[in-house]
Amino acid sequence: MSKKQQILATALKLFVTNGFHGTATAKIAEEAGVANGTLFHHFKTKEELVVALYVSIKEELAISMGSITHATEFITPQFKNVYYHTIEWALANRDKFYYIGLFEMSPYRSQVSNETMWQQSIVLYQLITEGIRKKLLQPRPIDMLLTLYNSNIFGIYQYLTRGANSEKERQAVINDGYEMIWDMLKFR
Amino acid sequence: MSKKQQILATALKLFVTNGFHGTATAKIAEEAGVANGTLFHHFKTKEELVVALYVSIKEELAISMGSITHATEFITPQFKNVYYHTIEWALANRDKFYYIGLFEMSPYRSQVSNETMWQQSIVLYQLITEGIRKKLLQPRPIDMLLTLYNSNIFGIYQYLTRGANSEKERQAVINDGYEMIWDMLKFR
Amino acid sequence: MSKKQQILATALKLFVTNGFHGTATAKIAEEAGVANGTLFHHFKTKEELVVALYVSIKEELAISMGSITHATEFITPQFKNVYYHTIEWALANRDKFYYIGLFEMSPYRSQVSNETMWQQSIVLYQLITEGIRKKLLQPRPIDMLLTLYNSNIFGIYQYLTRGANSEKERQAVINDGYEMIWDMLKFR
Amino acid sequence: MSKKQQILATALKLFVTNGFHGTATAKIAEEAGVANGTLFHHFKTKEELVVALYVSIKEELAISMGSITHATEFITPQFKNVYYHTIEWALANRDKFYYIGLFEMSPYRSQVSNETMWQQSIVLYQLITEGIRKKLLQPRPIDMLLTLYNSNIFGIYQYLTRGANSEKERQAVINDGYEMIWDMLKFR
DNA sequence: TATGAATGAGGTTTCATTCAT
DNA sequence: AATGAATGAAACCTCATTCAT
Repeated sequence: MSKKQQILATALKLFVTNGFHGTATAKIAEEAGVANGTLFHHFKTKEELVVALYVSIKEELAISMGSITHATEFITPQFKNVYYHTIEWALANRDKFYYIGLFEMSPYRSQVSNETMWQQSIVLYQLITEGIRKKLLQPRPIDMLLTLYNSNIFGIYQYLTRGANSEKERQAVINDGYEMIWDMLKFR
Repeated sequence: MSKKQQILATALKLFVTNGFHGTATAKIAEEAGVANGTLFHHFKTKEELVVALYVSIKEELAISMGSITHATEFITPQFKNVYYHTIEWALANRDKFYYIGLFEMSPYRSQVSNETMWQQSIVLYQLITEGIRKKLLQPRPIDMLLTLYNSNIFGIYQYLTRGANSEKERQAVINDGYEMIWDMLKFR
Repeated sequence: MSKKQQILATALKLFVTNGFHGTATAKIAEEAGVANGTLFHHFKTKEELVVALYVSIKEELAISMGSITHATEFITPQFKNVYYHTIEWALANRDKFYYIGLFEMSPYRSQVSNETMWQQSIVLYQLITEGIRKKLLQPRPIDMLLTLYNSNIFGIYQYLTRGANSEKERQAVINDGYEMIWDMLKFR
Repeated sequence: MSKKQQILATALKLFVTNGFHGTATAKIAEEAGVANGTLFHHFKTKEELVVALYVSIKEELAISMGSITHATEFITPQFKNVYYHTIEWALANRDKFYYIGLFEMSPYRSQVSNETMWQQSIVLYQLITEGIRKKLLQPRPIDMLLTLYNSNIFGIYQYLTRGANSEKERQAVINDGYEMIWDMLKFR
């Protein structure tokens, strides 16, 4: 792992634990095992680091989401697939998923283009569009559906990580969550 | 408006705009038109200010929510009522509503009791419990329903405040939002 | 002496000795016997301190120059008077006089209005104008005369402070200097 | 232009614009289009660069000055010649001329021998000495005359570069300047 | 000769907080 | 209750310099 990546990894851990303000750049450098100046060699400012970290996580998520699109006809199982994949990614990458929320609630949010912000949703965007066209989903503004889908994912994630559940409970919650989202979106 | 209230009002505006870290106590005092020391005369620490602001907003919201509970029998219209009331409050008090989310995402979160955090939800809690018992809502863990309900409200709020809509569009979104939440929760 | 004045006095001493760059704000605070933050309480930035110091010195010099104008008719002795007063002020306030040169050679120069820069020259400006009108001085652009007058004063000052002369030698140099300047300017 | 020369040229431009402190070595390297390390490959330290630049400019000036000394008998036209040549060089090489002043006001000054500092003045030194001997110039300490001559040249330079004059005005100022200097120095 | 990542000491500035008035 | 000068720890960032390639 390059020093730059070490810095990003350490920053993620510390930002998630202590918040942006609670994390001094010196602390990041120290825990990453690099000199203070090295951090600023790679990222001109703390803000640049914060944003770069966000962008890199979004890219990673987008790639992960992209990896499940084996083009299809029926959207329903595909949609379910996307849902499960997202939740699983969130659970397997809790810090990263939490960081996304942290960042998007912060004033840094405005530093990033909408494109970056929505890039992992392309798959979903296409599915939902197709779903509406086929009258499998309700005919509502696509952005609204996406926004609500995302808040729900975040809600389920929160509920999952608050209570420390067994694997079985976890699966139950995930399944329940899917049904609720599906009930919310499906055409009737 | 007393100096203390001026401080709270200014703090709200600045915290929402620039985040907790981005807002120096000196800036709050200055914009509130009081001396630096005055702020600390009313709030022993910055943290105390942050928390007091949260608590006061929550109380205000709780009172507002409480004002619509004329004891209930039928839950459905009541539930709808609560939803509309919440969204309207959020739109009429954007900064305050956003501040709630900001605070709850922040490390300050742990400074506040669960009771305070959920106090405005009592009505909702009772309604949902009753709704499940009466088989009007789906039988799922009450906390899960509450969490998802809240994320959805926040999602709708976000969608509403992002696009600058006309009053008519706004009403449409609010109505759509209700239907979606209701579809998600209702017994079938 | 107020803390603010202590800071200014210490800054003068250190800037003259070590240059702007060679003087850390922390060093100024320390030698002035105040806390680091106190310096920044009074001067928002180091640059503001540098400029404020310049302005205060210029004001002091302007006041000192103003104090010798007992309005007169004959300009020649008056002019001589101004010359001697300036040189004496420079020798009695070496740090301050040197600081003026330091500042005006530095990039900070552009932070200050022309008015501030020339304020101590009002007396001189009037005298020279009058001198030209009366055909006692050569008819050249007033700004040019002022500029050359000033560079000469600075040259004489440099020559005086380079060699460590006796009081007698010093007087001789000062007298010589006057004659040279007078020869340069006088109508013929 | 070799990389070394590119570095010197860029350093000159930046030092003159932003001062020594305001100019980071990294900035110089960047603007010169070379790598950071390359600068230090050619100049062991920043100070070495600053001094080397000064020395090279002084050499250039000395050579330029030397080019007009075809052994002399009459000093007056020769003297005038030297004056015009200096002013013209200063105007044709503003950054370089300004840099000389900058350097000599700075703490780096002490890094350089008197010989280097006065090398371009040899011609002048000889002329003035001769002029005094022949009773064409006033009998004053040679160093004093040199110092005042130099401050005057600098004064004229400043006056010329401040106002943006036409070529005709510029010539007038240069001529006036010569007369003033000559009036100041000539035996009477 | 040329590069540019890496360094870490040290600089400027911020800021929550205190306290005498 | 209200003030604002004073504090000093700690934050962010700069920068001359080194060194392996």
